[in-house]
Amino acid sequence: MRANPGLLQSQIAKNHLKLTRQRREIFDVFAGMARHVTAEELYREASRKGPGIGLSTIYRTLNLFCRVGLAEARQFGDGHTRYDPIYNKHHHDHLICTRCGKIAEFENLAIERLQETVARKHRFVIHNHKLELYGLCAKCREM
Amino acid sequence: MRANPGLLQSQIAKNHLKLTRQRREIFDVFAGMARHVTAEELYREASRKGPGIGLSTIYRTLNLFCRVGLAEARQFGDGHTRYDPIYNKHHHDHLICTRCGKIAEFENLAIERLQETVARKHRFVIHNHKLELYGLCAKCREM
DNA sequence: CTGAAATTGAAAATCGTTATCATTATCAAT
DNA sequence: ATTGATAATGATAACGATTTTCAATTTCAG
Repeated sequence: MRANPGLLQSQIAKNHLKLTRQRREIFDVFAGMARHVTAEELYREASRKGPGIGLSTIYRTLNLFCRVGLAEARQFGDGHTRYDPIYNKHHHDHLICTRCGKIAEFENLAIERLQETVARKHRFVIHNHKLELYGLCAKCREM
Repeated sequence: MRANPGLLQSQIAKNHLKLTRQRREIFDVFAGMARHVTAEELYREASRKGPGIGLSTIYRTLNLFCRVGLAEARQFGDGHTRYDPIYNKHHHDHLICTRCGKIAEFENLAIERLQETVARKHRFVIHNHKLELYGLCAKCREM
């Protein structure tokens, strides 16, 4: 899962921002890591290679990615904001193991259609949604 | 929506806790307020009547309510934990207007059934879930 | 090339929430 | 009822994730 440098560049340009060494590096590391990373995790990973990037810049850049549509922020309730790349990727929801913290992804069109029905009934228009299922994964259930 | 004092009492006793003036008052205020309140909101409301209760006690008691099954904590992403009474009340999910903050509730059995199907496929057992639909309510859509 | 404007990093500030700890209240056993 | 062990309270300090500040640096349009 290599980063597509053109994508960052175009989103940066489109929003009249500047393309810096740090933004490029963060984008690369971000694209190369597992999903649902925290700012802290990304910071450590980025620090392992190269001269290091300030933690504030990690936070700023992750927020920027969200603003320009390259990432999404999520809160699973453990006090850490987690970031998810959304380019080249369908929307997806989450299954979270409350014991080991494992996160599985899924998408289910039938559920999404029913959500639309619910929204219509309440005269809402949905822009996005979050569905999180909390429980135990197969491995943790056996222990 | 008056509080049922017996419910608090039985949950407190069942868990070998003590029934204090503060817990009774917080329970009353909590039951009398709108849903999805923050600790701060409850604190202000509780302070308006009577001698006042420390903010730490509000937090502690709200967490206690969650532990003994009288309340549920939710995070809608605005940096505040919101608490919801769950006694005498079905599980429900939320529609949140991102403009005016209005929160509508719904429940949908068909969606819940599909969630179980998804979980089974991933060999998870669901203990609880969160479904939040973000968008615009009818009123905000017209503006 | 140049310089205005954006970005960075280190440190300090924020802010919701939790821990500390001396004091007070509760309740089971007498 | 009275005790006394134990739990709960409240004021304050601590915490931890995130944001802001601001001087120094970097980018990029002209």
